This record gives sequence, structure tokens and C-alpha cells, in this order.
Amino acid sequence: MPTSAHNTSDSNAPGALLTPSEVATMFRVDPKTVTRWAKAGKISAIRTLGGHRRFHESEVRQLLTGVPEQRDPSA
Amino acid sequence: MPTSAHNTSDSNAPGALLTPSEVATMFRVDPKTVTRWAKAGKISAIRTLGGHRRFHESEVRQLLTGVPEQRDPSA
DNA sequence: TCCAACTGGGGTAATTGGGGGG
DNA sequence: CATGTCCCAATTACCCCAGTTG
Repeated sequence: MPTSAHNTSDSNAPGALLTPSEVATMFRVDPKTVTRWAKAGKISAIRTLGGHRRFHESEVRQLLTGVPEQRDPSA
Repeated sequence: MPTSAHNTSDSNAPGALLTPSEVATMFRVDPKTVTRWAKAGKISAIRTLGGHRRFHESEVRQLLTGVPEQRDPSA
């Protein structure tokens, strides 16, 4: 996961994917912790053909915004 | 990622976050006290998916700089 | 193909959260 | 009222090595 100037992390891309390290940096946690969240189902993740995880940037942002859980308002 | 995978000290990052113990050390108080400040709304904090708190480094720095809000002198 | 960096998995120490009492 | 310390349970961080990434 390159941190170069022209890396693939385009915040504008709607379907942008982030690596575990990227998400870890955003939450100020260890990459292994992000993996643990994925295993616990707390965050959705897709796998590469080799088994590595990739996370949706939009979802990560929402979690960071402060929306831990969603309640049905009509309930 | 260039050389550093996940650096623990990303003070240059705009959205840098600090752990409770980090803030506690900066203020020379107990981590529990920092938690109380967060509960009292005296300092904004975001939570990890596991419930742990992370504080904005910029906000902490401003508080340390000595720019406290006007205390209620109406007493 | 080779290579440097990142990732996954397991296991163990340290930190954190929450309540209660001083 | 605010802070520091006690308890325990949960979460997180760092260690190893082998495999994937680009």
C-alpha cells in the first residue's frame, strides 16, 4: 500500500478500496486489529485471490464519522 | 507504503489520533481522567470498533497550548 | 524470476473500558 | 466536584513465520 503522490487511494472514487494498513492508520490502530474487526463482522471486506483483505473506503469513513450502529427509526 | 508501514507517530497527518495514555502523558494525568473528560464532553473523541477511544491530536495540542474557554466567572 | 513491503494466522503481554470506593 | 486507585472483562499491540502483493 503505497503512500506515494500518485497512489491508487483516490478519495473521489466511489468504490475505492483500502488496505488493512490504510484503515489501521485512519483509526490509529494496528493492522491486525482491522483484520480482527473483519473477522468479527464489524466491517465488511472483500478478499483478493490470495486471501488478503480490502475494505470499502466509504464504509470506513462512515465508521470514523461516528456511526457505530444503525437503529431502525421506524421501530 | 514507502518505508514505514504504520508509524505510531504521525504528527503530520491532519487527522492524527492519539490513544488515551498518550493524552494522559501529555497532560500529566491518569488515563482514567482523560476518559472522564471525554465522557463529560470536555474533549471530543471517536471510538474504535472495539469501543476504545481515540483523540484528535490537533485538539489535544490546542488544549495544551493554553487556549481554554472562558471559565464561568459568573459565580 | 527476484525482491522489498504488506498480509494472514496464532499466541502472549499491555492498554482500555466500566463500576465502585477513597 | 475532580482526580487517583482498586477490581475484572474486553480490546488492542507486538512477537514469530510463511504466503501474497506489485
